[in-house]
Amino acid sequence: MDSKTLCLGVLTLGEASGYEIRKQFEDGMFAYFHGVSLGSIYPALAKLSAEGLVTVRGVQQDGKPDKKLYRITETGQTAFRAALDKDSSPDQFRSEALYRLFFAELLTPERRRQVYDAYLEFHRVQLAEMESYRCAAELADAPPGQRFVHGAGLVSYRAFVEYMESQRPRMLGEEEPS
Amino acid sequence: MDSKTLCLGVLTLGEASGYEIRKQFEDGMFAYFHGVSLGSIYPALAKLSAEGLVTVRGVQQDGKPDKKLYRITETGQTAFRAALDKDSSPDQFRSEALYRLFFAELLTPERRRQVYDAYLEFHRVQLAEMESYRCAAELADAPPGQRFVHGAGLVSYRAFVEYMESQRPRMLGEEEPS
DNA sequence: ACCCGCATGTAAGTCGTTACATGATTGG
DNA sequence: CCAATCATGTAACGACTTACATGCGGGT
Repeated sequence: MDSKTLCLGVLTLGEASGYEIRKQFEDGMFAYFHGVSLGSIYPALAKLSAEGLVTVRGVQQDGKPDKKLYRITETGQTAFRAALDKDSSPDQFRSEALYRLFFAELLTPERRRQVYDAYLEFHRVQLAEMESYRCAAELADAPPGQRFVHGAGLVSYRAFVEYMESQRPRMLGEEEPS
Repeated sequence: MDSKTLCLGVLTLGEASGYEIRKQFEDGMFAYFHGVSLGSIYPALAKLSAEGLVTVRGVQQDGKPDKKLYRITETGQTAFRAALDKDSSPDQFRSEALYRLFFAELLTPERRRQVYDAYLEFHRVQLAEMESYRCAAELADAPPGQRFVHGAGLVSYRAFVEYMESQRPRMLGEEEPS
């Protein structure tokens, strides 16, 4: 899925700047299942604008640099629906941490614990963010599709954190010094 | 993590050809958390060989084309351990299907059902493969690291399949014609 | 002072997938 | 007979990330 479609999707939720779109993929709703950097967003936005799928509007801010707010057009809406209708490429998940833990025996015990706990902590933080009130409040009256995806993230992270907590003694050695 | 390190890791488990290495990332142990194509494997293997991290051995087969079996060297083992010790880049997950389902309301009901069920079925198949006897047998006497990663895949897929089954009526409408 | 956040944009560089090139054998 | 599996290798192509270029304001 190209950056253009990715941006277009975010814009169906409302006007946004390139910088704000990135935040959606960094901390927001989309962070869980996709990532895009500014280096792809700005060119994508320029192309979308040239194609008439979005309109631009300059906004002056005080204390902050000017920004450009992009809004999706009717043509853009139609194009986005068409893009959603196409077949999607399969999910892809890549985890260097899991690759390392696969070979856990080749790591020193200290390093193994370091990697394991850092990875567990990362997932705990992700889970906490998804469970946060802020996030829940935003989703209270969100359409089913958005609630579904959020819920999917929640159950996945929960299952993962629980699993890692249960396997910790087995992976790092029984001893748990107080 | 570059393809070279990825190949080296597979080779710590035993001699293998480029084609066999890909299978590990296609159907085997590594499929769950990483992917590499032949286009990256062969050049990686050539470089590893030039650097002395692996040795090559030509093998004639009857009925099948000749193959080259690569074996990791002592230097290769050391290099791999060093690579494992470096800090890893964060996990990345990208799912076009979840992106589509996020915007489920923009799809027609039939298309929505199609996408949802195809995605659910995909995960059911993945789960079944990981639960299969073949896979379990291979892991029976595998080191803890490998068992951990396999278990992580299992719980994630299970949680996901259960969630999708529970949310199906809500997402596709209550009616369930026999 | 210095770094971070906000804000946009371009260019270079990396890296990986897809396609091409070849070729034998087996099953439908 | 055609497709698929086994098997290796190269080259083109595409897409994204990183770094560069710029600049103000606030917090440490």
